[in-house]
Amino acid sequence: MKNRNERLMEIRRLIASMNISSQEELLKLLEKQGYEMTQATLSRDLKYLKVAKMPDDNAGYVYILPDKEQVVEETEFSRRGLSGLISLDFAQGMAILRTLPGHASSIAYTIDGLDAYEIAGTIAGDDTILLIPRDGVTRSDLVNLLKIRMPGLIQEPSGSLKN
Amino acid sequence: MKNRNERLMEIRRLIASMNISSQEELLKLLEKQGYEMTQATLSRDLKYLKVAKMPDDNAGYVYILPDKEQVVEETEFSRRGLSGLISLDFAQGMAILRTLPGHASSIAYTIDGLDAYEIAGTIAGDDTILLIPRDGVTRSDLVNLLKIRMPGLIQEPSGSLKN
DNA sequence: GGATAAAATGTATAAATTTGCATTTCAATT
DNA sequence: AATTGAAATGCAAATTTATACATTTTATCC
Repeated sequence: MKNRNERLMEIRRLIASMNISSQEELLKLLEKQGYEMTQATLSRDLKYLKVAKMPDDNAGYVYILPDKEQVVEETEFSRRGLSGLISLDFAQGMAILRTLPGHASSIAYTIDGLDAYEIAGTIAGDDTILLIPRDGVTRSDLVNLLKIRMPGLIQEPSGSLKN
Repeated sequence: MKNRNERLMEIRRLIASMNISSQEELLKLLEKQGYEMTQATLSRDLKYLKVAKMPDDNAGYVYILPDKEQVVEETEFSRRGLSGLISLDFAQGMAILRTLPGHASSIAYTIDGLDAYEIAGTIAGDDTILLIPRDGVTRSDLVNLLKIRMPGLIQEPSGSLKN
């Protein structure tokens, strides 16, 4: 086995350095680098490397390397000791979050960082956050979202917790 | 037809809460929740949501939600020029403008300066502006207003100033 | 070196995903 | 209500990706 590791490296390098949207395409690039192989092997290589294929902003799809992942958000948040959130309320189709004085913008910042589909935007004052949900998003959608993506932010009275 | 937004959120919720490895599988889960659709539509939904499919640790593949920092964002920025406006969105009858960090209040200030009838008021945070239209003002009224009165603020590569 | 097991690969095909096109639904405007 | 343009969807076909199975290569013993 003289080429495999080298080849795997090259695959990573190519994916890191350019937008590639199919295995065939990548295969051709590898050929140019002198690697002879079939698409089947490439498929296995990508699986081995945990390369994911994700929709691109422009249109189409690109391969991405598996760097640190989304769990980081939660970890970071939990690491903050949190939370400063006092209450969560709904009115006029929007959510109003009350926080300890001065805590609003940091919490809003973290919520923004979720990049959650459900949330159209947030505006923070000193101790209040106005959270504008997308149309169609219900109160419990939001609560679920916050529970899932920001564990610890919302404390259940005691008892039930699904999901 | 149940709401598309609702469906998109359910998809996110499902992907967040369990390991799903094919669209067919996800499709069945959605059916159980009462969503009727074809796999083609699901494919488009996943693309819209930027859900990626990545090799799993065990074996097989799982869908993962897009984590926040995709380098793409920076590309977006540069493409949008100097204005600092990132996106214009509508929810709950209001417009939510996302801006570069720190740019919100200056842009809001400029918008306020228009003294436009259509705009009842604005509130700016750090990177988000909440724009409250007067009753009866439509989405496209606002877009038109901004295009006319603030040329350059909104650039349209054909209507893609959405999320 | 030869025997043997494990790993890697190719071939052919199955499985999964994306997409062009036609149709329907939705939303804004008159 | 009627009109119109855009968005969403289904269908069917094309494209892309994964994998079962057979074969070859590599590594590991003796």
